[in-house]
Amino acid sequence: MFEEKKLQELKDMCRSRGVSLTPQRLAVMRVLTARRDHPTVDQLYDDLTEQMPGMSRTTVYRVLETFERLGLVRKIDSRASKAHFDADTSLHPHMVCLGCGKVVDYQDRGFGILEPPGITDDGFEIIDYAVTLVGYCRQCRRNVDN
Amino acid sequence: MFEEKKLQELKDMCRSRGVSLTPQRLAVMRVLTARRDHPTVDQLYDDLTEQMPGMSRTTVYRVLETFERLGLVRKIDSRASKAHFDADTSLHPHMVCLGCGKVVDYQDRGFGILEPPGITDDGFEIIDYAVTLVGYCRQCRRNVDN
DNA sequence: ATAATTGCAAATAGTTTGCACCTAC
DNA sequence: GTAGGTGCAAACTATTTGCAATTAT
Repeated sequence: MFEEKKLQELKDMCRSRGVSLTPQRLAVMRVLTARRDHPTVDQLYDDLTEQMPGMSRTTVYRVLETFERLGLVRKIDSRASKAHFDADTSLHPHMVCLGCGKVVDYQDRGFGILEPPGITDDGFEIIDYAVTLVGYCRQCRRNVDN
Repeated sequence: MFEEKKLQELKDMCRSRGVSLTPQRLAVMRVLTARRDHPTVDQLYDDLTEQMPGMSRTTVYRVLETFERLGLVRKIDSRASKAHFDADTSLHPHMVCLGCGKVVDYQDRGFGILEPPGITDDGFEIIDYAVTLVGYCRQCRRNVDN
């Protein structure tokens, strides 16, 4: 299961990189992998305070920053101003709902999986890319249509 | 020329949509089209205050919001927190430099020009998408390498 | 033991809003 | 003349930072 796999990955990574395995880090990884959307800091914080009162929003920010540095999670730029986070670090397209701001995976893996180029003519070195689909999820579409 | 074309488009749009053609709106369109990168509000504001002292940052925000609504410009989500703006509203990939935050066009038009799908299996209606390449521009690459 | 991590409060960055004045039409 | 636009100051939202207390190893 994905959650188990990621928790193990976190433990291994902490050991090998000499990073402390704190309850906060475990908890953030747990709540992040428990969802199948890609939540914001506030959404994670809300999930976390239920199980772990006293948890600070600052810590959520810092834990996610650490995870990003360790390559355990990926920050997603949605069209909204809040950052979203994904524990699946593989390169895949995301859908952003303009209604509710939700960010989810786009399942058709035939779309948006491109060969990342190396260096462009004008010397720009490409190391990563993102494909983001923008639109309205089923729920928000229903609300707008009626 | 692109700048002339966009200024004309602005004038036409203002007339047809009953929107005032103010000196501020003309100036924002001029400084935006004069650059070939995709500037932030602050970059535009800096360019503007040279020619138009007394211009307010708030106005730059509001003018760009109006332009977006009229379909004259497109807001680009870079990885940084600042919004970038592009007067070329056609669907094309952008490159974002992780060093200096610069956003420019990706010239290879064969890459990232995809058929936008309609509605996914789970009811998500796609109305737009963005392809963003991430890396280091020539200048920043030089600074990192040495 | 000690270096890393956390939590709080305050700071910062980007953007938006309320309102009185101004200006394009 | 009037609806819409602008500029200022203040508010707001997301995120970051300084620092003292705590904790993982």
